[in-house]
Amino acid sequence: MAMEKNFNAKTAEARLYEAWDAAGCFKAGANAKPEASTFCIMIPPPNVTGVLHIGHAFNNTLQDIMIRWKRMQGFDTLWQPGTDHAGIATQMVVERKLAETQQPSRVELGREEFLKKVWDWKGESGGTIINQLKRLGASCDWEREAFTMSGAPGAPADVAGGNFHDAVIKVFVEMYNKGLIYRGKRLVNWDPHFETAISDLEVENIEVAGHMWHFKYPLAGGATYTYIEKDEDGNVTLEEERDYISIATTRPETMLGDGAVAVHPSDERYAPIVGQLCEIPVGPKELRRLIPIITDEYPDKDFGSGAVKITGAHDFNDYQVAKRGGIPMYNLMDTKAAMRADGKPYAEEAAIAQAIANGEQEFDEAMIAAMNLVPDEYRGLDRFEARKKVIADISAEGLAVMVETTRKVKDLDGNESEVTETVPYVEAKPIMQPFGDRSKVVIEPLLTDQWFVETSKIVEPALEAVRSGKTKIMPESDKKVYFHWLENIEPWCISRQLWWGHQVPVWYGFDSVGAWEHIYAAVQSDAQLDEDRLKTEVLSSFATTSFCASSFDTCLDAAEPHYGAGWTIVETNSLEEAYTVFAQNAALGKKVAPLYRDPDVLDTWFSSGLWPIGTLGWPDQTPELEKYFPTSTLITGQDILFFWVARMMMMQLAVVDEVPFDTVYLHGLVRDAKGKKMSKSTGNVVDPLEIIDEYGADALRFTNASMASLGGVLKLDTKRIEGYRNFVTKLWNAATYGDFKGTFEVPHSDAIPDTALPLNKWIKGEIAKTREVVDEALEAYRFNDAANALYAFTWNTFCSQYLEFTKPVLDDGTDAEKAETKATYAWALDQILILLHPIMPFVTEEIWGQKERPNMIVHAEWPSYAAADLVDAQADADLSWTVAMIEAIRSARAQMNVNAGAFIPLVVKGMEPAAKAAWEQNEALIMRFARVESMTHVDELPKGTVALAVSGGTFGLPLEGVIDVAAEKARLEKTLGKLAKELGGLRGRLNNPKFAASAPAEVLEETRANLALREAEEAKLNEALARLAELG
RNA sequence: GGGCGAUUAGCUCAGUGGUAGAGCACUUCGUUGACAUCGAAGGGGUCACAAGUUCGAACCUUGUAUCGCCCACCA
Repeated sequence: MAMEKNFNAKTAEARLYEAWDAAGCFKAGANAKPEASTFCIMIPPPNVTGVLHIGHAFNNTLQDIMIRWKRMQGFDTLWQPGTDHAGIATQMVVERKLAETQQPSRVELGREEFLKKVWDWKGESGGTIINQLKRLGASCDWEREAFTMSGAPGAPADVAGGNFHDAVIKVFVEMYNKGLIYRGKRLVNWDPHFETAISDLEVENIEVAGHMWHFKYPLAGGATYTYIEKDEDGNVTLEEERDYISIATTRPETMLGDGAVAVHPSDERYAPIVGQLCEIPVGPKELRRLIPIITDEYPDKDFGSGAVKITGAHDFNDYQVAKRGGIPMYNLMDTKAAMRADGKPYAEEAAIAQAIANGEQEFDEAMIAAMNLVPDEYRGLDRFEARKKVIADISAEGLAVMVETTRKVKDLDGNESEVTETVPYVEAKPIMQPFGDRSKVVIEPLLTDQWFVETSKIVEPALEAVRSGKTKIMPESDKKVYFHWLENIEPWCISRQLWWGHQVPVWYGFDSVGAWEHIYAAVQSDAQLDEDRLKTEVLSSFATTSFCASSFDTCLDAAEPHYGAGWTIVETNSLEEAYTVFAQNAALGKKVAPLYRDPDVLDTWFSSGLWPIGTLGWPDQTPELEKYFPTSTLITGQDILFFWVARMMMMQLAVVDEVPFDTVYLHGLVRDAKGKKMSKSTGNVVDPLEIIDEYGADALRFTNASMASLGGVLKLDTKRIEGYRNFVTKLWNAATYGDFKGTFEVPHSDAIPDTALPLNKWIKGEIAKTREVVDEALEAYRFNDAANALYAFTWNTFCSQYLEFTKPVLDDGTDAEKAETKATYAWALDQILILLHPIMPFVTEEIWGQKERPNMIVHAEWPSYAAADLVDAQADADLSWTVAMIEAIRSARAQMNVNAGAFIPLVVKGMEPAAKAAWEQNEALIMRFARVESMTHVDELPKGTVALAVSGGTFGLPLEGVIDVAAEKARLEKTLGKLAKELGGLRGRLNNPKFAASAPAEVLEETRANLALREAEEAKLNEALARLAELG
């Protein structure tokens, strides 16, 4: 059966993938040799609702190359696939979908119903990206497909992937019990759009145009002081009486929550007023708060006025200062970052705050957190609206620092004049502003209760593993990045105020006895009980207690002894419900302890941090966990080094005391042809599926491999993909040639064919060399080296040379020669297919399948022959000489404009024995491919002979009559010029006594041999030039 | 502000002490029995700049310039 004229990627890819899948080719351990070592890769799980982008395509191509390579080598391989539930991203997508289809919103639906919608959407779209990975050719063990939310309560029964959920919860409980996870009120990055905390890493600091305002905080009671500014030499440059302290801020709206003004302890300008109180110049005049002027190391004397307002609840620096100085941190905003509208009226709250500032009242965290110091007229305003109002109010009152400016004005007649005005001092300056990486809204530091991993306690093993080389990070330079981050690691905020995710396994209850007795007593004594009042009192006055356990049932093991006999423990859904149940029962004298579960879910990266052990079945000691963990190689993007890689290192070491992988290979972002980031708004996004449709998956894969140099920038140019598509065609045509010549009729054999012809001996050696280069490259993760070596070998050596050279033999050789050559061609092509298969699985499998085979190429035996065994030095030298001869003749012909079809004579003087032997073996090749009609031995080269720079004799083409003397002279002189340059370098080196003394012997020898060769060449060319002169 | 990296042919990039490379683009020629998604032959580079180490530097060292990326609390 003759092969198709072209490889039809579209139809073949689907058919071949189906065949691999059906035959179970990708299953864990498929094609493993007995007693094989294992090789395991964990896929970086894509978002379950995501679609394949070019970065995935690149990343997964590299993984597939490694896996297919190792599988063919007979390793026991596992490529573990799966998807990530992607908390924020997925919740966002589903909420958007609800809005687009006019369905009830998330809040309207309630938690349980909303989660059903998310699971529905997961079911609908979850298979998309997996199918797209299959189109790329990814050879994952799909039966093991995992999902980070599998096994979660509410998961539909048909969600496969084991029980990742329980593993995550178990880790949380264990880490909690070890004191590695704690809950606390901390200042966190708050995303006002999603209304959740996010981690430091999910914040992008972006420079935006901002303003800095300067305001006066009047001193309490109209006090004054002498403000003195000095220059560097101590000369007084400004001296004035002031009744205020000047403050610079980029966030005026947070003034409402100021707890102090801080200056540097060594700042002499403010020394006279340290310890005094000053007034926050905003809010109802009669209720203005006074705050102390304190000292702290934080303020920079040379920046702004040197005085900083301290708003502990809305700024990370201020938070530290406030903590150090015991300054109250007043929370001003709600979860949407609008000014709070809850709590008592401003007058009441301000009075308490004033008492605190005066030192007349004790305060604690809970009390401060409950206070709302937003003046009534600001309540409910968005933070940016509030900012405008603060600025306007202060300016109106004349408490903005003023500055003189001049500007030009035109009167009605068009005459220009300058006017000098005094205006509020506002500096326009670029400021770094934090944005949520998903929501793109400005992050608000917010004081909230959150769960944290005490990373400082688990970071050390993760550092040590890389320091010691137990886990290797490539490229080297990323090691430093890893160290730097881990050495300065901050606590990891793992709670998210979302619904889609692993719910924190902690149950809260009222601390029983006191609260119960309080309510019981209140109900008994007061018939006119104010229920709201009682509730507030109970909720704020009685500490809650908490139990961390993997489920409500196991939670009881701790809760029952805690409450003691006589208490009935029940689960409720919320704090509200818990209170109602508690109070109603208390009123009746019943001791019921309601527990409710923490509503927060865990950061998605907390669960994906457990991906290596979780997908292998931990905590069960499954055979797969036993066999494949620790895994071999992680291939992923640099951008998730901190998010994921570092955390997997920490988590695996903390949970199972073992590194998750031997090697981490990190790569950059795939960019467009010009090096720009791909983005929808720029419109330069390349869709890998469109590429596959147009050029085939193999072309895309080969492009990916060839781009993957260690640490390189990845610029994807479709011209390049087109080039590799052409390569696929080239390979296909080499196969059709074989088919045409009958090499597909040679029965399949893994054995290296016996060869007598130099041609066939030579190609065996070339194949072996290539195999070594490819293996070495892949061993070192140098995918580009492997790809380039295969490309060059296939195109140049195999197609341009070997394939051409088989033609004379297959046309005119003896039967034995033909048989040997067919067998060798068949074998050599098989080797190319095998070596190319990890990079281009489809076309290689398709060609492989043109012949009866014991197995598919996906399970073919990866070769191990060495160049040392297969290279035949004699054949190698003969063929090199032959190729050089052909090229020299072709070059001379082209430049002398000899008719391409014409056969011409060749003459030689003083042919050396080695050349003679080579000629005899390969005469047919030279005659055919250089179009030579005869070779004549002569004593002198005739006039008008074009010289050939080939070793082993003085060769020439007698072209008298055809020759263009001037052109030939120019050609020779040009070559001589190049030669002279080289000779100069070589002689210079050899004449330098220090070179002889210092250079290694082999370099010395090589240089000498090279010089001799070049000198001989030069002599021949000079001779030729002389002959030309006679002619001219 | 700190860290990391890059600078090599017109373009995109390999090359990390021993004769400067590839693909694309370009020029000329070619309907040769695998292939025009091709073949043959070519042109094209002070390896950013400067100093140093070395017998020898694109490669090592130092500095400069330009461009990227990551991290960072200057109100």
